[in-house]
Amino acid sequence: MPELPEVETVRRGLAPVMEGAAIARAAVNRPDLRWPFPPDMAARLTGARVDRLRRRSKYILADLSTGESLLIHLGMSGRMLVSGDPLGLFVHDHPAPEKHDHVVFDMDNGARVTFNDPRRFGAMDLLPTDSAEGHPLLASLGPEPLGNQFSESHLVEALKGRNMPMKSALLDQKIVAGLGNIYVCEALFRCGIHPARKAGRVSARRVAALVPVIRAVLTDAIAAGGSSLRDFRQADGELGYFQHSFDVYGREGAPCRTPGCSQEIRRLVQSGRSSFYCPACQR
DNA sequence: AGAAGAACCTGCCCGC
DNA sequence: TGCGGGCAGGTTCTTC
Repeated sequence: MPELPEVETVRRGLAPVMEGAAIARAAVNRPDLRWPFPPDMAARLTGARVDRLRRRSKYILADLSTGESLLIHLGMSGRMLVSGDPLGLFVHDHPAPEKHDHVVFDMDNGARVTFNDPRRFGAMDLLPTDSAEGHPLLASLGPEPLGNQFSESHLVEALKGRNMPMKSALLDQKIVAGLGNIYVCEALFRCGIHPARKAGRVSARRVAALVPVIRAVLTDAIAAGGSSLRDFRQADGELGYFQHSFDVYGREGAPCRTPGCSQEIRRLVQSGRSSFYCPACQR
């Protein structure tokens, strides 16, 4: 699934065709994704204008003219397809319905937005816009890594005395919201911290150094997503993952990219999830 | 309370 | 060609 940069890229791709437009028709093709859809979801969406698309962590929130917001999570395999686009941003034509097209919005400007999710770990819900942050899925999220709340002192405080591995700590959405497996690996590599190192035993100085690195890793990835969006305009309307090069993620056995380092990247399984790291550069 | 593991699903890739 | 095993970017729930 998309981590924060991919979700932000999806949001940016959807905004031009959805913001200011109304949902003329909503097709809900199954009763649930990870959880049941809210009651009468199609009816509650039909006729609603999308005033704004925003993002909180890995969730997209569509604020509607009805006073409700549509919450969207892409899970592991969720994608958005934009087609029939009258603005000329995407050249893809109306595709035939495909397997796992679970929800389809036809906007009153002629755009069609299709949510496709093979593994169905994704989710959609409707909630009152004015109390969105109280939603169970959002209430316990930590600070946005690109926002002011995510500071050196916050991270130092959050990791103090923790016995969990650094990898697990940065994946914990209560500590910082939006990182996933890929960008945690990349941030730890850039900081020279071993993924298995106990969080409480990394010096405050090194923990603090992680904060700007996390921001940079995410900002770089969002920039790469932006360039992939321009490519979509020439290819198809598919929004989800994008081509991006990583220093360690997925590179087991490949040479470390640190100048002068001759080690190979290794893979380690922690809590059932792969971590990639350089045994020489990360301690 | 904190940390590790299982569970939720489908698809793809590899080796036999 | 088919089948089994392992893998996948998330999150919650259960268990220890």
